[in-house]
Parts: sequence; structure tokens; C-alpha cells
Amino acid sequence: MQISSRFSVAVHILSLLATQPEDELLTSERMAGSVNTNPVVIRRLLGQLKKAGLVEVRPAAGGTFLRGRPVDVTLLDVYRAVEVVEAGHLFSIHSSPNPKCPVGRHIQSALNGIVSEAQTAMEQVLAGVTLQQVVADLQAKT
Amino acid sequence: MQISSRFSVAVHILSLLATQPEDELLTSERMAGSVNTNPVVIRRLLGQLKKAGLVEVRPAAGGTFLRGRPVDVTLLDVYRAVEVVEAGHLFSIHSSPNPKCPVGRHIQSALNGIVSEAQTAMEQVLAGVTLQQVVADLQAKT
DNA sequence: CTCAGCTGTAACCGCTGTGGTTACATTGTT
DNA sequence: AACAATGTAACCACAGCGGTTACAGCTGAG
Repeated sequence: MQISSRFSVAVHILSLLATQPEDELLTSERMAGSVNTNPVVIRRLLGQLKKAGLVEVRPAAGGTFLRGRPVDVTLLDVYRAVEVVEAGHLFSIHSSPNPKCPVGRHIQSALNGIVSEAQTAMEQVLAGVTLQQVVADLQAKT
Repeated sequence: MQISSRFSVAVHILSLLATQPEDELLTSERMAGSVNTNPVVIRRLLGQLKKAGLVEVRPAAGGTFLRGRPVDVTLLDVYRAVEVVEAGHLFSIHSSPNPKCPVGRHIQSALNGIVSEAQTAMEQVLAGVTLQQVVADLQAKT
């Protein structure tokens, strides 16, 4: 199973916000146009980003803005904001092995440590990249 | 989205095979009893493990056996065998951003490197753990 | 040789998460 | 007050997962 594209779309949106001139209004419809999806999908995502404190959204013609500096926002922040998986549960482990079997009795605890280590390793890579770096990379390619 | 429990079930099965005495027959029904699922689910998984060369399954009353030594089998081998995700695509990236937008035009290539690095970091943790270690851990807990 | 007992597989089910879409109430600026 | 945007609920189609039934195919024991 793949990790939802909400993550990549969120990074896309934040990149738009980071590069957008102050005076221009970035509506959900415009963002949807860049991502190539439906405005409602964008607004749902913005709701999550707002709840996580990454953006400020003012209804009506208020506009949408980044709340922090791009250099302070890591991709892990974004990843967590859009709740691709609840913390510590990237892997699902079968829930009720047979406790009468020596293997069944301990397999969960034996695997838990390993998979959370694997998950952490993945997240640390995301934590090492900031929105600033992504934006710089985008501009370098232009 | 979580990674399928096929992975944890596969490790469970292989641990059973690694600890099972030579002379006792380990049928899909017995394994299903330990995992607490349906025998068909086990047989489907065994099919994948067989295709990956991790086990040998002989039909009828032939039994099922590990093909390699537990010390040679890493959890990454198991992970790949059960195809939780096709290689290099743990993250899904939205597929058709607007090429007319500077961000849309380059977001995919900008993210590709990062997410595949994240995925690799995760997989390397799995690559660092062998079936042997899992079995030893299970036995230590008994 | 037969047959019991196992594997291999196809087919179907219900559940869940995702992303798209329509519809409409709410908000705040002009 | 009007308009243009956000916030949300509701519904849809689709895909993957895990469970289940059913049955064909194989093979070793008797």
C-alpha cells in the first residue's frame, strides 16, 4: 500500500505559497489548477495544514499564507500534518496471533521495535529537508 | 495508509518454519492457527515466498521448508517478497501537475529524490535484521 | 490403485481509505 | 447588500486488503 499523495500535494501547495508574491491572491481554485485536481481537495488539505499551524487561511477574499518561514518547516512537519499515517504505525502488524504458540506469543513485541526503527529512519530523512530547500530546488530547475 | 500486515505475517510464518523440528509437518492450517487467520491467506503468502525463493513448498503431504539459512534471510528480503509496495514507490506523488506552472512543472522531480531516499532509509533498517535475529529474540522472550 | 489429506487458485464478500464532485452554508471585504 | 471566497457535508467510483467458500490437482500411505 502506498503513502497517500496528500503529502506530495501538500508540499506542492506550500511551495506555491512560499514563492507567491505577497500581493497576489492564491485561491484554492488557482492551487487546484497547478496541482491539477479539484478545489475541494485543496481546501480539505488546507484545513489540515491550518490545524497543524503551517498556514493561515482567512475565509472569503482573505487569502492563504504561510505561518512560518520556509527554512523552519521540514517535510516531516508536512507529513505529520496531513496524517498519512498515525504516529508509530506505518507498518500494521497482525493483531491477534495465537498466545498458545511460542512464536505467536512474542512476534508482536519482536517486530514492534524493528518496524518503528524503520519508520523512524524514513521520517528522519523527511525531517532533514526543509521547505526552503525544496523551493530552492524548484527555482534552480526553472 | 498503512503497510499491509502481509509483511508481519510472513515473518511470523518464516519464524515458525525456522523453529519447527524437522520431523513435524507444518501445514497451512497449523500456521493459520498460530497467526490466527484463514489457511488460504497463509497459502497465498507461501506462494509469494516460494516465488521469491525463500521457501520450498511440496504439495500434498510434502511439507514446507526454508530454502536458506535464517542468518542469510533479511527482513528486506521478506518485505520485497510479499510486495507490500513495488520497488521505489512507497510514496505516491500526484501524477499530472500543471506543466504551465513553474512549481507544477518541477515538483515531481524535486520530490522523487527525497522520497526515494526516505524509502531507502527505511528499507536499510529492514536489511539490517535477519530472520536469525528475530528467531533468537523470540526464543529469548520464551 | 485408491484415497485421504494436503496445496494451489479462482471467485466473491465486506470493509476501509482515497480522490473527485456537487451542493450549500458561512464569512468578510468592497 | 452583494459578491467571491472558504468550510463542510454528502455521495460516488475505485482499489487493496483480509476472510471465506469451493474445487481442482497432486502425492504418499495403505
